[in-house]
Amino acid sequence: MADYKQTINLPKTDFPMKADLAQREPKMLERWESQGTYAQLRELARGRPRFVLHDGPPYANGVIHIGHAVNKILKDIIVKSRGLDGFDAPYVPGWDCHGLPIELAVEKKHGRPGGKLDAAQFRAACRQFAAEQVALQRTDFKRLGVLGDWERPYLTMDPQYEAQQIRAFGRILRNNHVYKGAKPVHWCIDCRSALAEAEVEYEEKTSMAVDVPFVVVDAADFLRRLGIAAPPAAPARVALLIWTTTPWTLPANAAVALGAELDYAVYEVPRIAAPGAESAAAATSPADLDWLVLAEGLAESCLARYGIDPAQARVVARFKGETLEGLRLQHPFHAREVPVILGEHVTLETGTGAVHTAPAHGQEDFAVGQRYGLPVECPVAGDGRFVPDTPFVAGQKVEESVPVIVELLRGRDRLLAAAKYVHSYPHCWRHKSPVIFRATAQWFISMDRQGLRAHALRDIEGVQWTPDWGQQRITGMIENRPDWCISRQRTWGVPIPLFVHRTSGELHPRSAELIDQVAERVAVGGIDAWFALDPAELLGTAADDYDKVTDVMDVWADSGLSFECVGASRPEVGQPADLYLEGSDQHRGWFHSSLLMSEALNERAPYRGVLTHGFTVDDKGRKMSKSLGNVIAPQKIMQSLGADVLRLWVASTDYANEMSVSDEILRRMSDSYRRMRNTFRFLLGNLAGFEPQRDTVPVAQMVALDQWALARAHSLQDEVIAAYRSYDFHLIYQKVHNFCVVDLGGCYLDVTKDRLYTMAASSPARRSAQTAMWHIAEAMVRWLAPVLSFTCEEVWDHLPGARVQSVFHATWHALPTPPATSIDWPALLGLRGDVLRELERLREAGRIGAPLQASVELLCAPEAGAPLAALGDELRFLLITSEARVSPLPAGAPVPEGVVAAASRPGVWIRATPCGAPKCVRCWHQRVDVGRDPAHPELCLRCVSNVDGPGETRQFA
RNA sequence: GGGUCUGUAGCUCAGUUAGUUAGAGCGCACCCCUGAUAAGGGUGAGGUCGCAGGUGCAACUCCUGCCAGACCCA
Repeated sequence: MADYKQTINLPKTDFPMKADLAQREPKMLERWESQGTYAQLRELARGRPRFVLHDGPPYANGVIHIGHAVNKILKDIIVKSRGLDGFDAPYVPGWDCHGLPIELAVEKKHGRPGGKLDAAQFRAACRQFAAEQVALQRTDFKRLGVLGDWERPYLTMDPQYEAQQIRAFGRILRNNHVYKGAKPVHWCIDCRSALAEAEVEYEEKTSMAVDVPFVVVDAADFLRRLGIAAPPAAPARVALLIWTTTPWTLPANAAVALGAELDYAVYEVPRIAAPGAESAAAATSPADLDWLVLAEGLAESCLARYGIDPAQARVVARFKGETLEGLRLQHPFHAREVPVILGEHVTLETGTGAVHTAPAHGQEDFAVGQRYGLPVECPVAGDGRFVPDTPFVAGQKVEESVPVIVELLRGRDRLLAAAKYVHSYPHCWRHKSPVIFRATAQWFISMDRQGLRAHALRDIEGVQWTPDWGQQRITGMIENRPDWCISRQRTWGVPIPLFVHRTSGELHPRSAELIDQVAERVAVGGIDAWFALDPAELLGTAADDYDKVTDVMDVWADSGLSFECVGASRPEVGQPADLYLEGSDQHRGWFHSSLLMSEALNERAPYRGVLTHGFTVDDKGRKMSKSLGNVIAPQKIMQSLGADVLRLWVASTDYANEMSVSDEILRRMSDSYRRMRNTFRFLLGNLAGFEPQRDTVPVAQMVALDQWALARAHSLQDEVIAAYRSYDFHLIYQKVHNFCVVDLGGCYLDVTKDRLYTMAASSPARRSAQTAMWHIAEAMVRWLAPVLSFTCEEVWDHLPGARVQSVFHATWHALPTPPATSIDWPALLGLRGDVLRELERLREAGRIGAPLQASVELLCAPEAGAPLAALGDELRFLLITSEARVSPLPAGAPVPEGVVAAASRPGVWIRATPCGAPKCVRCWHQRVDVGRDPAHPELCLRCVSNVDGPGETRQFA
């Protein structure tokens, strides 16, 4: 047998089938780094329209988890695709470096500031810790394949950033958004300091619970509101009852809260003496009766507590809580009146249904107090003692004051019950001592005094929210949020650089100007420049009259000002940004704080678009948690399947909802990855020996099927580009994968093998196929580069022809547009499917194996066969059968036995049979002309021509 | 408890303004090839569209309730 195999052009490529991503990807990273791929891209893109994705800074603490990976990969996909789309799309990553979690981590190692380390040393330790965390996270982010300015990220602890943040604060102050207020915080008496929520733990505590009547000041008003007539003789007292476990907060009482929709009643009961006091005489006259207001649902248990038989109680009236809003009550021992207010926090779980409200001593009390404009006066100092001018309890510690207050109430006949009560209560996690809520001076950004809320709501509408419900979400939050308390009593943060007059409490008149001077110092020395500052340096002799504020800013102010602080030193990050992209929790976080800051500074939104992604959950839709054991670490994926598979998962998942990951899902992605990789490999293999400069066939001269493939690629490219622009990455995955599987693998590549393998290497029809494949590979490598970055860069290296250094330096491939065709490809491909089904029946019957063992006859009614006839003798190549004949079936003629109607096209019947002709050893077609040429007894005439003659010609397939 | 969302085959996703028997790919099963070979091709089986009501001639598509899940609040 002659060695005809030598004359076959089989695929040949160095592009390996086995991806080996865990090994190969790190090498690619080194290359990107050593070649300066990102920096070169910036050079290349200079002058193009800019697209700024402004990075939301992750918090510099802890190893990255899969949520970080999703976020960075989505950003990278967008930045890369915008680059391919012809934009200058820089990516400057950032980190959020100040704040409590870092302080706590440092405390664990070094103790609290003021202990082994003084505050300045403590801050230095925080700075170092944050830097270490940044370095750690950066390594993992880079490993994901994210292209960006990793050598020059922005850090919120950069002195330049800190200084710019202070300048921005100064402008916000100038714009009159800032005011000094008070707000209750968790306060540890032993620490003499505010505690964050994370520093509080809940433990059992025994408190003294008291029931205290608040007597109605104007009984006539009370009766009128309830619509009841005055009783013949007035009761001794008409009172709302409150129940509290913190009697020491009663001096700060400012209101009594009812539930607007809750049911209350007035109970007429015998006069109740304070427990332990001299027992009153039995009720004999109206003056010996009390009218007590209680929630109906709690009345029974309350009356029992007061030692009253419910049978003795008479309901005088029933009403909803809202009826009494605004009613005046007498404070139990202070000479002041307090109002009845309504609050959503009032429940029927315990107590009386009427809630003692001290805005200085509770967060809910404070919140409801803000709505009613109640004063926030805190009589308790930082040492836990009442301030000197507090009546009755001045100088006492709050715990000491409890028995004093109980006796005070008893003595004034304002006590219905007093009993020990065990409940869960916040404690300092260090001292294990009970904390108190205590209002302290705080700095606020007002939502309304300069229209901040209104401006934000106005500009939200002009932002493009993806998905669109993001707009609803942030709107609701902005509408309802209270003023922003930006001060924190903390060590590791950007200072609020203000001087407050010691006696008047007023800000220094030159505050704005002083802030700029502080900023100059911070730009050089970091935030320590403020803490180390001697006020006299700025204030001169007036320094003695002023206190230097030691609060630092809420970290949401740090990151919320990133558009300003980064933009100041990085001209490539202009504002407003084109896009912010974070998890959906950031509607409350960064999107929110950035919007407010930008409005406070510039009265505009900091972004033109906001994209949010869901959180990662497992395959059952449950959140990832250590206890469920369903956590998937990105590092583990990268070390096994590879970053590109992780990236493919991110791209394939609809990020608008929760994103499910599991081992099975990743296995599926790995399968898809291999399919696309092998498609590339096969294309590359068939491009061996193809030099685009020399061998490209003009599109008009290409074989019709190749034109069809190009047309398919063309329309797909349009869809891919559109999907990148609308951030619909999962559609790109679906479409490109389908293209690889259906159009290429299931049809085009299978059909063209015959031409590529058996025709002369440089024959026009073979070059035509190579031209199409080259264009497809050039286009597809760009479609997928934003997703399969490592793999596509690898493909880039193996593609023939001159090219720029990196696929990321390219823009979309200019695919040639095939001329209009008269060939009805949809009809042909439909019939091809019908034929394939018939071949399968032959195969199942054991009559054929490979399709080339079959012969097909297509019987066509008049006009039905036109699409088939168009290919002439080349139809067999499209069907990959050894023979394909189109026979006319005259109108009205009976359909012969043994043929099957084509499902896709009426008027066509298929007869598929084993082909009896001898097999050509070279092309494997079974042809009657095998052996006609005595020089080549094993070959069909087509092969003879291809091997030893001018070669066959192809027009269609 | 409140706000914003989600729920279509084992998996990932399509399903246009409600309009014939709900689609695709993967996976799976079976078959074939051995000139993409730790590849490739073909055929096929899988869904009461979360559940229950309601409005339409007609509902995966609209309304209500419920269940499950996610994020943010309380």
